[in-house]
Amino acid sequence: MSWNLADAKPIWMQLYEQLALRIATGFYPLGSRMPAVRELAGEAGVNPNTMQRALAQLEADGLAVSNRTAGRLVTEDGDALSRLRQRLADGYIRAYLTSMAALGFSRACAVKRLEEWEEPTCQKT
Amino acid sequence: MSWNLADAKPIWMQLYEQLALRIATGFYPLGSRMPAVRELAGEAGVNPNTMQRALAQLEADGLAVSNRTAGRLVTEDGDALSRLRQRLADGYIRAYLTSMAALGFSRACAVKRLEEWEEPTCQKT
Amino acid sequence: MSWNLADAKPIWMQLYEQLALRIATGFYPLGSRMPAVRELAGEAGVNPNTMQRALAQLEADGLAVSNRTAGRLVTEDGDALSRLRQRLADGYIRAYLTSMAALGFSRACAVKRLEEWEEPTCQKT
Amino acid sequence: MSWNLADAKPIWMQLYEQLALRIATGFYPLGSRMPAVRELAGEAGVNPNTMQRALAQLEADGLAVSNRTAGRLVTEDGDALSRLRQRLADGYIRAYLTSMAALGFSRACAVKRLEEWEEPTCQKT
DNA sequence: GTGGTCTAGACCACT
DNA sequence: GTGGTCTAGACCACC
Repeated sequence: MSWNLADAKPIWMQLYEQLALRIATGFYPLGSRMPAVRELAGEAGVNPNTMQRALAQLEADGLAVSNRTAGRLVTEDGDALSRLRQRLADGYIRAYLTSMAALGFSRACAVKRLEEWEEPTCQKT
Repeated sequence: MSWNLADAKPIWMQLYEQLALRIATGFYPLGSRMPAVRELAGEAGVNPNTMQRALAQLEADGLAVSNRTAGRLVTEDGDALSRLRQRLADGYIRAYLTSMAALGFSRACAVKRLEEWEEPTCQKT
Repeated sequence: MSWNLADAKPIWMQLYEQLALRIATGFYPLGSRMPAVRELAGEAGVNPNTMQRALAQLEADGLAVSNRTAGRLVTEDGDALSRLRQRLADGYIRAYLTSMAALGFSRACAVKRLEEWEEPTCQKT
Repeated sequence: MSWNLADAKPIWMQLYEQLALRIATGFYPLGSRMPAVRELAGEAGVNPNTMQRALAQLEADGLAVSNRTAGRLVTEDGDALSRLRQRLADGYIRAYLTSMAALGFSRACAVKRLEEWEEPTCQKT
């Protein structure tokens, strides 16, 4: 067993995930114009090059296209969006099952606890 | 919407979570003797004071007790263990539901996808 | 008709093509260790970051894999090599046909001239 | 093996090739009047002197003649045109064979692949 | 102002 | 010494 301290994920990859999430959730709607690189970088407090690295990955995955001079647009490909959402959901599911398995819960048990789980009411901390 | 870049969680808290997980999973069995502070700190590559802070939190939660002479022992209280496992499982469940909700999946849908999910077979890269 | 003066291809892409060609021709054999980033950059007379950009693309295309600390290896995947050679050959074929078409030669004529072409013997300039 | 980065071809030579191609393809018909130097230079975005150098080479090759009074005319010599087309075609053929040879394809194989090549249909990106 | 590229130089983890 | 990341700052082409 090892000590997973820091995330160790490169910043550009974290930015990429955030951007992908924003597309997946419709915060940046399909076909809409994304903010300028320098603006995004300013918001996130990182160097423009780092943000550009994230956006390049976004483009490599077909989630955005850049018009050299007219800014960058979110893809209009609905299938790409579907695949993205599928990918993210899969990741969440695996993370949940893995964490529960580490606690010794079988998959069936993990499902059962999820079904029976009730939003705690006014619970502190 | 904000940019959650690095976790920014204090290191001692991350260490505390790791230690709690080790107890919850039985890596450190109930009533067993835990490694010395300096040893743990050495493993994790952190300052002994930082590890001490994590262990103090562990004691505050009733998950460990320190005998000045006999080192530090994992609690023998089975209920505390149960509560810990419950707390962790709850956290995982909430994280899962929150993430799926952000993607627009209702709770019922989140449960359904979890049930129907199949481990991908022979996936490359 | 426009003036295609400079190639305008980014340097990193030209480097990528050169590296791919070296792999395709066996100059860097399958599974062999590639020179260090800084060494390649020095040879090519470019900034190490630029060479790294090219190598990252090489890796994204599955033509090389990097062992974080132990250097970078050419892929051992023979299929990837085949696909690369196919891609390059296709490019050459298209370039040839396009050029000949610009001169008014039909495809059949382009093939015919290629078949009948004889290496000039001792021709000057 | 060396790094052929930028073409490094002098600009005037690139301009010369473009002009020759325009004559070879009939874009500037035999015997027709060519645009003025300044106009051509303006189109290409280069210094008139540079364009002049290209045109001088064109004249040296007998592809154009300049009348002090009547501007510059494309040659009326059909043979010169034939030779030009032959030279260009030869260059394309050699380039193709050389490239294929570098990939390890024999000349016979290069011809065969060209014959069997099919325009990819409905290719995306 | 936009995206993109390139350089120079630093830092990190790993071995 | 290795690959990788990050920053800071500059330049270019396009509109």
